Amino acid sequence: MNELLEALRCTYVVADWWPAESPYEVMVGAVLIQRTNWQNVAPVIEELRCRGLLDVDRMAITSVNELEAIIRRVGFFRQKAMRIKALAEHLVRYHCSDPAHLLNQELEVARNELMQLNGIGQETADAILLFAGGRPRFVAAVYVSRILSRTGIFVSSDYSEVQDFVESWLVRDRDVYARSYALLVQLAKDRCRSRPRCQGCPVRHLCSFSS
DNA sequence: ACCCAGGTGGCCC
DNA sequence: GGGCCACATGGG
Repeated sequence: MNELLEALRCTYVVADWWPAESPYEVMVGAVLIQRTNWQNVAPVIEELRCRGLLDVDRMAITSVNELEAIIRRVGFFRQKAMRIKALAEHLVRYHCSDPAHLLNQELEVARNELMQLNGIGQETADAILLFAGGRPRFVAAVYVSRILSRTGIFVSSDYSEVQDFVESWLVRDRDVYARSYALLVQLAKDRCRSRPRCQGCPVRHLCSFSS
């Protein structure tokens, strides 16, 4: 595992994995990105920004219909419109419209609260905690478990198990978590998409990708 | 005409 | 408690 991370560190420089100007922007993006790609999400985020909707109070009083129209191109727009609105309403109601007020609570408390919200499961909750809150929670995305299982480093399809495993190998630090996550996902994407790169794969000797 | 993309929730057995 | 399925759009 250390060998894998070491090799990755030497190969990739992942700057700005989650580009955003505010924690709230990360939270909204975390819901919008589900089952889609950043290419679809980025312009939608910009549109929300132009309309002044990357603001908790504004978002909370915007109609679902209007939100649906704006975010349509991210897919799942009806659910996601409801969800980002409900998220905003929750922040207004219980956290003085301040994401930090939610995110800075004790880690498990904040995580459980996030997961109570519709559309926020384990992975999204952890992504929000890490990238919006700067809290030490490793995001055990499918890409990560895929890399670990295909390298034979750790085989499990259970989210918490994979998360615990990776966290046990890393210094409990938000930047370490964020960086390692970005590196692993980047590797997974490279390998899935452009086969030729496999020859120059930094962890070639660790990998046995046959598919 | 497929398949994938930085998931979640609900229903079924 | 694991295994499907809907959710919807854009790009290869």
